[in-house]
Amino acid sequence: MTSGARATGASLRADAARNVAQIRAAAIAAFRGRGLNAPLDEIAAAAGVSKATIYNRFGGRQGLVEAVIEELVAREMYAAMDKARRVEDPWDRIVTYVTDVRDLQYREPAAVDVLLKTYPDSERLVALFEAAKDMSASLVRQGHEAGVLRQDFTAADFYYAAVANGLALRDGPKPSREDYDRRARFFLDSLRPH
Amino acid sequence: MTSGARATGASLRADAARNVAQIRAAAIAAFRGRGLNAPLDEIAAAAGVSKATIYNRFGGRQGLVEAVIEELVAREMYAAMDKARRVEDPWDRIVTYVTDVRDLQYREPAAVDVLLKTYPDSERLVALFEAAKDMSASLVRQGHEAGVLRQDFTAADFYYAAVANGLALRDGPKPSREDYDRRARFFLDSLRPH
DNA sequence: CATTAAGTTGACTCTATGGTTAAGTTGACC
DNA sequence: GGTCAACTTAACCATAGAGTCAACTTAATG
Repeated sequence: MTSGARATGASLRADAARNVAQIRAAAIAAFRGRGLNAPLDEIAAAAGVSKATIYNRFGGRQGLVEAVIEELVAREMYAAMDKARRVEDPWDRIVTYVTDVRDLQYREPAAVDVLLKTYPDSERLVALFEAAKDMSASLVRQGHEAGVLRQDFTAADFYYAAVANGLALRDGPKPSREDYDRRARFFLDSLRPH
Repeated sequence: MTSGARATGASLRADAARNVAQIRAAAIAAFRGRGLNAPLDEIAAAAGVSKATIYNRFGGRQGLVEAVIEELVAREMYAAMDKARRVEDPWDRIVTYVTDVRDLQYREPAAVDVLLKTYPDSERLVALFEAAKDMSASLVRQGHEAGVLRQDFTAADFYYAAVANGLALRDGPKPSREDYDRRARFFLDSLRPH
């Protein structure tokens, strides 16, 4: 409704299609490096087009984010959820999910913007947010039922840990992979009963 | 050298002294609420002066930050260090320090700016940063020697945890005090050997 | 290869913020 | 109560970023 962008699927003129591809690629690179707040001017310049073209094609920052979030983080997030759900043991399931999500966060600082609901008007982003929330909730519930997760640990605690970690990665100094993975172990250890 | 502000101790005219006090108070309130990036216009308006007066009296944002950081966080940070050092038991010392610093972080979102060295040209801020770093290092060393802290936990891990927590408090949704304190327990539990 | 709808863009406006200065105001001291 | 250095400030300038649009360019089509 609010978007001025062309509906998906309509055929574009050849030059326009080329520009869309270049803008998407530039946006992914920029969002990857600097989070979803990367200046549109910069993305336009990297794509070799004017900023106005981004507005023509995507209707603004939110449209652009929606157009690339799939490739940027959503696909991997859903994959992590699916993978975890296929793990039988409740504790291993938690370990698998935490490990995969933290890995994604390390590679994509933009992931934290999903957790923070930076774009609350985007159906796509909110859907991903909700899916992640539900996943945490069921992991925590199953962990409690199986007695492998400390009883006083809540889904909100899970969320807070993910946000804190994401913000540290996006806005703080980047840790080495080794340090980062060790801290994942600390976190996981802190989830065990007593 | 770089500062255009008047040297401390020089006597000010009555109106100027009044303005300084009002600006300090406004800055503390603003920094408290929004971190050290609060707009100077806003602080000036709250103090009932023009923005230019802040520049006259404090030489800019950094000077203003230096003028209030003591009251805002430094005093409490140093107090937390002193208090912890007076605790005999190495584990209790860690618990005391972590608890007090986290409490400060909860009340003062600006504290994280010290950790992030947002003002690397400010002697005062850097000194506080270094003191906190040294404190972490000695807490960790003593904890290891006494065998109360897991051996693979480093001072850098300590720093990362503080940054992550500070950013979550400043930029994320504010947790209830109850939730926040429970998470402190999780963190402390994760520090124990094995 | 002429036509034209589709597409692009330079140049603009607007908002927010940091930072500066010429000109006016006022507290302090005689 | 007059003088003047101290002080304040309105009115600037500058930068960065979002967002818009009239005018120009070009791909597609007969």
